Amino acid sequence: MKPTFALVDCNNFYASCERLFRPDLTDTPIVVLSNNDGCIIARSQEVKDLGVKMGSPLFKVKGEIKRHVILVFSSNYTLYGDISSRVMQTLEQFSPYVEVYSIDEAFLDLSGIGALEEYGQKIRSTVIRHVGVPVCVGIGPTKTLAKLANYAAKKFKGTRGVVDLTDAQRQMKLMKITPVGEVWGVGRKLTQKLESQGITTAFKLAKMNPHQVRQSYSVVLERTVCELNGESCLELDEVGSKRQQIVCSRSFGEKLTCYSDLKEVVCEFGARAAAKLRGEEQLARMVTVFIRTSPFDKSGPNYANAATGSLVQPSSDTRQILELAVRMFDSIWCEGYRYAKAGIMLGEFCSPYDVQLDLFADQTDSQRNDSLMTAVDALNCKGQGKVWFGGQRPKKDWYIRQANVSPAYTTRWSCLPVVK
DNA sequence: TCTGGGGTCCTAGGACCC
DNA sequence: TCTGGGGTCCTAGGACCC
Repeated sequence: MKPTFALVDCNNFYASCERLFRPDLTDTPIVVLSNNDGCIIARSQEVKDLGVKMGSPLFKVKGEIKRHVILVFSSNYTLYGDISSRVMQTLEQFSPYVEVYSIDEAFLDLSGIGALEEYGQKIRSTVIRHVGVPVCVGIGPTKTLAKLANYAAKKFKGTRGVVDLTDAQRQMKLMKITPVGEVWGVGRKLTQKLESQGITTAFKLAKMNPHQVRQSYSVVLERTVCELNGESCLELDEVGSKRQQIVCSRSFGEKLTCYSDLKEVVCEFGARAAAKLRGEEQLARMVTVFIRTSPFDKSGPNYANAATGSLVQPSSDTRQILELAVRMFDSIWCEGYRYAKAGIMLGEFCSPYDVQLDLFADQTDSQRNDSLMTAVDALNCKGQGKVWFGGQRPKKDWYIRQANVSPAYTTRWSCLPVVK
């Protein structure tokens, strides 16, 4: 049986989340900012129509914000995460196979289902009724075509938010009017290169010879070409597939210059990363620490460095990870810079069930360590910062700017909206 | 004054081996 | 005069995604 994929994507997701408990903002233009209130990472439709670009640094668009009376929100990931899981839960009733692709979109396997457009409309109306977030649905024989269908569903109002692209004629019709840069997997660099070769639309890309594409570009683009022609190369990746890397990093609200400050921040990130790792039920072998000044900071010299180390035994024990992280940090720390960002990466994962045990280690010790970590996680499960390790600095006095953050409406009792 | 964070995959080139 | 060839593994960096 030929596969059928749907891509369900929330419209202006973060902005829609902010509106969910503020019905008074239905027609107000709003933007949501990145961590530290740095860049614009989400815009409501009105703001998109005004031409405010995604990713613009806030200070560069201050004028437009003021002129058009755009309401500004700091990001509230607690809220977005909770709304996201409600959307995903709702989607599960429409397909036995759901791949949560990002916080605001999911692929569904709709193979064998008829009357697809109607089905798509049913998905839309159900999500808006159950969660209150508007979504668009794109349907196609490959993931890339489902993505393309979703693009059309968002762009053309006449589609009422659902496009079924299983028909080859419709595929061609749409691809002829779609700029090549809108194709999933074609980014800025590739767009430039393709356009310089005269490949300006999705249709022209689809008509290229896959073998030549592989030679002049890459196997990735070759796959894209095949997918545009209805040949499914990318499978549905179901929930449960493990991550290969965990990163925890932040820019600081204020530059840090002192060794102990930065070390505490690195430990804080390390502890958070280790907790995430335990949540995944994995062990890590590799730990990388990086620190850097701001590339935009012209007031002094720039410095960026990273160091990677390996644990003797794969572990998810915060203490072992922090011990190595501090060693890595010490090896790259340099006095005299104004640091803007730091982070930690964990990698080379393995399952706790197939670790090679240390011949000389006392196994009762490792069991006790596991219990300790489980206890710490349980104590910290409702938000961070109840229990922490020496070296961490959980009080956040390295300060992240968050001037306009909305309440945690759905995850904190004290923030529950009240109906009068 | 002020420029996000977290992922994946592929490739080229060097080291090393026989 | 004349200096192999082929394979694997690892890493850094680039491109992409949201």
